[in-house]
Amino acid sequence: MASTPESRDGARTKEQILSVALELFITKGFEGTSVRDIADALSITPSALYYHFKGKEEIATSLLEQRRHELDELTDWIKAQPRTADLPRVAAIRWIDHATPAQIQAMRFAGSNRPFMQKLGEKGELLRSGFASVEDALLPPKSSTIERMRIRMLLDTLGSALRAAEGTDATFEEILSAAKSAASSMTI
Amino acid sequence: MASTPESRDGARTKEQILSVALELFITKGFEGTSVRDIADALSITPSALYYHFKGKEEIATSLLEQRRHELDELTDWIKAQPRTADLPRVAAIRWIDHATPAQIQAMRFAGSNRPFMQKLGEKGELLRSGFASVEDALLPPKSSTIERMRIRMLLDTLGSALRAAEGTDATFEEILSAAKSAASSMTI
DNA sequence: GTCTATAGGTTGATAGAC
DNA sequence: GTCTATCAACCTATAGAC
Repeated sequence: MASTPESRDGARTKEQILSVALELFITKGFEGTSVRDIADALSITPSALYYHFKGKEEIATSLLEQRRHELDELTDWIKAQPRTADLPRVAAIRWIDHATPAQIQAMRFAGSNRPFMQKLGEKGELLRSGFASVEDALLPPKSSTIERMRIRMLLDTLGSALRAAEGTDATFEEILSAAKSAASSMTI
Repeated sequence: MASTPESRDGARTKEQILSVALELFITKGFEGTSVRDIADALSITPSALYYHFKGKEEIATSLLEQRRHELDELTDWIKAQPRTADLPRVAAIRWIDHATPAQIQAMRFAGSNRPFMQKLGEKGELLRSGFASVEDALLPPKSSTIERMRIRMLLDTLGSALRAAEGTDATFEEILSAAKSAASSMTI
């Protein structure tokens, strides 16, 4: 309790803002969520948000940046492995096994905002398109479109399970389990 | 050529409007696409659109309505089958085998606009949430969350292949093939 | 760190002429 | 059917007081 900066009515820290914004971006979409929506949910005014973030887009990119190192870690791990035919599947399962609730929420965000994610991918090398570096690490130099698709589908198994769980009472564990089974069995 | 109503510069028929709107909704998202964007792409003014449609949302729902009967057909087919354990997979493969480019585009739309689709599902029994009726037809009366997820993931295999094909030069056939392989092998 | 006030732009949609 | 003209509502973002 000691170090929590604020405990009053409205939530205030950057983390609290990000948490509320993430929830709204998932349910209403990035474009469908106004800065006012976020501020209202926090019981503050929009202006207060601009003290913490340069703009609405920076809130979203911060959200993604938080998860960036987990993708980097996976990429590094992949690069350290001997390249076997089954490496993509093993990597996908590793990704699922290491998934945290925070990662799950970020994936929900990405899944709910495909046009926005693509726009980000186009204009920023900094962030790249999320899984792009993982994908590249898994792809042999000269790979076919089919091979790329296979890898993407394997990596997206968790995303599929997430979509399948929408509106149900599926637990975190059930989602991971469903994703893992799918990744384990999937062939192209 | 004879019966095409208009061949001048701007596109005009309802179908042409829907086609242009669909493309924009896929790439920029429903909320990220303004009525002006659509009108501009057609070289007409926004007002002209309101002669054909009551509003922006009706353009989107018309798009989905066009594909409604294909889902109804699948639902009917499922109901006419003996209920075997593998029926969900067989239905998913049938769905993939019968997919047309128009259906693919509609699926892209749905995949790019999850928050919008969910909003529609909440407020309209008329249209229901797309695959909901198919899903219900496949589900035994008392089914577990896991069973529901399995069915959704099977039905969403085509959607997964579509996402995996984004930005690649994958052909229509390659996408269907990838989806089919995944549906054929997937277990939960 | 949050507020009030407000700027400047865009949005979805309508009225009415042609 | 499409246009011009226009609207009220909403948007993101800023300036400056507290």
